Amino acid sequence: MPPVTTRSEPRQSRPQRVAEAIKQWVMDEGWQPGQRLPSESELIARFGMAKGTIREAIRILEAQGLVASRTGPGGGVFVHRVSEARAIALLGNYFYFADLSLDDIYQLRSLLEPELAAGLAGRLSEAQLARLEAAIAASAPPAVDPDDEAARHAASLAFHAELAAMAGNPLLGFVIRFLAEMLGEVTVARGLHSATDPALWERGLACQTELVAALRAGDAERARAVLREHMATAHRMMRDREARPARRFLRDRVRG
Amino acid sequence: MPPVTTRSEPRQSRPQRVAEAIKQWVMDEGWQPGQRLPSESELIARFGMAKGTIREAIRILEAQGLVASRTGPGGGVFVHRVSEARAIALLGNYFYFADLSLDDIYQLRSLLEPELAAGLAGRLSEAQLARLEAAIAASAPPAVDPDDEAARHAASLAFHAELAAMAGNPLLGFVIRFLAEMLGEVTVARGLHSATDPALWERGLACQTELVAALRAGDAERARAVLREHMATAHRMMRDREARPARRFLRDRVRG
DNA sequence: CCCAATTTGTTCGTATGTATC
DNA sequence: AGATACATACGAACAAATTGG
Repeated sequence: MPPVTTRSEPRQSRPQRVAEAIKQWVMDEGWQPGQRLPSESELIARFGMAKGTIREAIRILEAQGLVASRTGPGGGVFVHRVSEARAIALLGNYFYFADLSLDDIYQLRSLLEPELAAGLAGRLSEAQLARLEAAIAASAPPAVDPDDEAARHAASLAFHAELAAMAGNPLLGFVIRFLAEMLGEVTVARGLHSATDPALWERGLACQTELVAALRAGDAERARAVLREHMATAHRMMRDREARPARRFLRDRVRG
Repeated sequence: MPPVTTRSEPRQSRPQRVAEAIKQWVMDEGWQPGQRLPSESELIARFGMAKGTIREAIRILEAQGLVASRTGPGGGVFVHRVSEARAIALLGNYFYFADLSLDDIYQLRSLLEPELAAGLAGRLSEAQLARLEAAIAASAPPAVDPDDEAARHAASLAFHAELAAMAGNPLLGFVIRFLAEMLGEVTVARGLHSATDPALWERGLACQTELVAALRAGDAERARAVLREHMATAHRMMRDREARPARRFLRDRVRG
């Protein structure tokens, strides 16, 4: 080790640096999803490092959802567009440590969803409206056993996911779906899906039905108002049980 | 379609499965940040796999920000709380491919920030208010060269980051800081920080100053109204230039 | 159906770097 | 300074998956 030659932080491991370099490379060249990166052996030659080092770098990129690899001829490492499911899972990791409350989640939902609905009023096709109605039907009574209860809760969240998917704003849609996912984790992780007040549940369903009507009619103001009330209802339904969500990582359902 | 032999999807690579198993393990045991995972050699023994495989698994967890490793005696792999900077970078990867517009970003900011400000009115200490005022001062005129311009824009975003950090709601705070980060990327990636209308900039500063006054006075309504106008001003300042943000990955400034 | 080529996936042995005592 | 304990990196070999002949 020579004297103090202004070492510029070689503190990152080699795989991390290689991963960063490849990422920058992809960005500079403007490579698109589906395009193939150089093969392992080419990367070994290019970076002058051992196979294991290069492989670890690729794993880092893979964990971020930025590349995917396949074996065999025609295989290799490919640029991959980060899937929403993976982005949600990665972000969920962050909030695993954050100690969120139901109030935190519902505050955001109450801010965003009414606005989303207002923006969609009069802009949905019949097919889209039908999908929303199907989600409502799937979450409708009668309730039978606890499993059925859970399924209907999931369907109710699906309604909001559908709505979010129709958002013109990808950011808004993502945040709403993420919140719904977090909420779903909370409800299944604890027994919050059971013992719901039937009257409140009915009320929620009525809100959703009226919302679809307002969307079809193109009445933005009414859509906003209805969803605002729906959020309040749902929040009330959850409140005064556990105040803290269970600490869990979100499952990453993604293969790519 | 081959016969249905209920293959249990061994399609994931071993490192991925090991990483998933360790993650689950950490969760089940409720391990906290700072606690040490078993050493490499112990993991090798426990999973019955080679060193390289285990190392790749650890890299996967490291890339997600869930663990960090140190060399030397007393070193090892440690549970790590995902840092906000890393979460922002990972989420930024997702939106790299999403083709966001400035309007998308500002729509969300306009929805969230006024509400945040309203919630903070009357609840900030003098020290916190002073930090906000410092950020305003740093972004104030006079403008000299382009570099100075960029620095003042950064300070302006810092004002919003400070505000978000004071939010009682971690979710709200995160989203706002993420949006500010994305906006910062956009403004530096293209020339949007230069050629700003001085009158509009002045107007933005006046809004921020008035906001701090409202916060100090505990006037939630005024805070909301002021920030709403500030958002509109900022949006106007950006609009009618490039409609699409540059496609860039967010830099991950994090070491841990 | 098998065989061969190609590319990632996995293993093992060894050596090096780094931080603590 | 030296010993120790740990991650880090290298290299060569072998295994598995996929494609095409």
